[in-house]
Amino acid sequence: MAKLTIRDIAALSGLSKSTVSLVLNNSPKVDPATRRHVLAVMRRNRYVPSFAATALAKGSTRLIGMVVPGLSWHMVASINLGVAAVTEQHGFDIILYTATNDRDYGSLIDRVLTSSMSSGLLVVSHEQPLEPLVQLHQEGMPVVLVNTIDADVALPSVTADNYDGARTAMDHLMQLGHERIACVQGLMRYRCCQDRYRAYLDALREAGIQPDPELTKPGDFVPEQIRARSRELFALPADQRPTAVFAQSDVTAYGVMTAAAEAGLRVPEDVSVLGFDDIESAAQIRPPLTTIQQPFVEMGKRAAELLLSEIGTNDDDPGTDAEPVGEKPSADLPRLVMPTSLIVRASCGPVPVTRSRRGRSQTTKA
Amino acid sequence: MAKLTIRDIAALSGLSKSTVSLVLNNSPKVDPATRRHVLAVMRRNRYVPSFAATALAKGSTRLIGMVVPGLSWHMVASINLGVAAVTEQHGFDIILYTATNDRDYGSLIDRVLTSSMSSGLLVVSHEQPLEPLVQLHQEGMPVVLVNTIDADVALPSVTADNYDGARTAMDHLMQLGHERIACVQGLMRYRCCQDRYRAYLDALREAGIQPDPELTKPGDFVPEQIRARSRELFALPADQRPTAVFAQSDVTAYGVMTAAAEAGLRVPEDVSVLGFDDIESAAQIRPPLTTIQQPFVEMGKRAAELLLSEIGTNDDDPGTDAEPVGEKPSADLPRLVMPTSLIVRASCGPVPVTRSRRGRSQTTKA
DNA sequence: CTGAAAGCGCTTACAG
DNA sequence: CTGAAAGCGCTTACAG
Repeated sequence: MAKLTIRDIAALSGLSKSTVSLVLNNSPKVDPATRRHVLAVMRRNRYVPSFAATALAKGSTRLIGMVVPGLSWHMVASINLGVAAVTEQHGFDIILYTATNDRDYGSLIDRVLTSSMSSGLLVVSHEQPLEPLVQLHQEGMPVVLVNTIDADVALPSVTADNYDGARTAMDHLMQLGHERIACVQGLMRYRCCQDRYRAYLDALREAGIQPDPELTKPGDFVPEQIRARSRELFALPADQRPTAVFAQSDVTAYGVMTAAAEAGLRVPEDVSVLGFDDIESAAQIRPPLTTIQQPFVEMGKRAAELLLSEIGTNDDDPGTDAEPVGEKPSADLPRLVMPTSLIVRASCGPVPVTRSRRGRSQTTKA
Repeated sequence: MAKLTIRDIAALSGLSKSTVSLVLNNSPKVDPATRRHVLAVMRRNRYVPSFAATALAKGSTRLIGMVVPGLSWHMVASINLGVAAVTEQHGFDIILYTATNDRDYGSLIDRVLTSSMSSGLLVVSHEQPLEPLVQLHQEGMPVVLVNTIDADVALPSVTADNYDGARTAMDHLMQLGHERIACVQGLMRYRCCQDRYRAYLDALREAGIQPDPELTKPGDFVPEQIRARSRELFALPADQRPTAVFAQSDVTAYGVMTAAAEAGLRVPEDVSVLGFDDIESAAQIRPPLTTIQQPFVEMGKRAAELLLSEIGTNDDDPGTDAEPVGEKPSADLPRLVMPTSLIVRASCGPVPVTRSRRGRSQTTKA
């Protein structure tokens, strides 16, 4: 019952450790019959090579670190599903770092990365500084950012096309006849929120509509804040009130809907509400939320593939200090931007008839 | 820039590897001044011991495996938060196994466990057979089940008090005057669902109400199914229709609410709906859902503590085959059952007046 | 195609 | 309190 080692397997199969090791590593140099025999012995004895010994000898592990900002987000769960699917396929396991605060994040950088515990790092959007990661990456550690929160960093990344998603959202709303469209923003220090807001503005302008600053409200992803700001929106005189609201996340949309209900407004009859993310409950709430779906699972997959390929190429040791690495022009960095999709459900409808031809104080230019 | 080893640190500080190692392991035998010096050298050079080498030499890792059933569940996210909080405190990291299908689960057993990659295993409710785990545990591998789906297994576990939670839910409903209370069940092969259902039945009976089989509907956690079965409930003649529904999960409750809306019934005016879990969106939907909260984060913490203590005691090697381990009487197994809480929101109200004094075909006994 | 030997970077008795 | 040496379980040239 004591753990078997390669030596035991060697003895049991009447061969040397070397040969057993070659079998373990799928070397073509080993005789097929021998290989089969060894494999059988290993199976019969439920032999599994020591993870630590292999890692030490090979100088690398089949482990990738995944840094996530607390798992309460739908996003993280879905991304992980994608990541797990591909890492598993390649025999890699995931070390999960739930960095809920700055402390763990800081220690992580040293601990994980330098100890060569993981051969690569997947970092899901979080608020900590990325410079240490950039440096690590330049020193040869594979790193991929998923859904990064920051603007451009010199790191490979996979993100959703937030700008295009928001444009699609706005197009949908405008096709329904809406012109007085409000925007309840998320955390504007996040790149994704900036992109979504820029799209909101551009969509309006390109349709010849001058955005009304009063229709932009900061929600900051904080429920109370979202609700309070939405109330302001719905307290506007009837002819200034928005006929539609673009919420920068589904949860934000929930807050908007609550405020609408409190104001005695029906969704979508009196006001349309459109979200972003397509979290699980979006289809469950009343009315089901029309929203922009982010392809999180797919993003996770692509990110894992990217990371694994980086690890692959990095397999042959970079060698001496002599030749400087990390001079990569940032143009070389893979930057995947994944398309989003509009999920039409019931929270958006045509602009109310009584409003469709008048009261557009979101001044029309043309 | 090449990775530093203990040898380098030894050289840099003018000492032997042994002494450096002792410092690394906080041995009291080392001179305080020496220790400070070595520590300084390590810090200055950003030295981090090789994870693999340490693991090999010590024969154990500071890694625990966490097996989860796909991360789309609120539950898993919260449990992980708790687990991460305590493992981190003890310098342990988490290997995440997302077992979405039987295949990965099977290979996992061999791979993870025998390779001594992780020193313990945390298994969050999943559907695969637990026997292999029981065996592993008896062979000395620390294993803790969180929110296990099965009935009693000979493994330490942490679960929520599902029975009591459901009783509390029923009490709340009955205090509001409800007697015709329906139950939309989850997956009845899960222990938690059985417990909740048993509580439903008991609560009714102890109040002298004979449960009406027609008011029990299988939802199986499948949205379509939930909605269809709920529709049947609301299609009953007015005097047989339930005035309240106990849904075995929040998502189930969403389905019930949707069906109610479709049937033109208002929540809670015409029918009360009560859930179980308290997922994030429960507070966001309209009306906010009254539900039973499961203390997932806390459960994660307790489970991690349990596991870590198992690992701790197991630190001294079990030794030879000679003395049989695993004879533990199952009474010894820690089985934590955590209390739930009733979260009162707006989805439950008093029984409709027109119904309160009549139409109780859920026959009263006394 | 197979084996003997050195080495991966630590830890741990054992001396001193 | 510190150092020399063996060992953890693999892998990897190098011979043969």
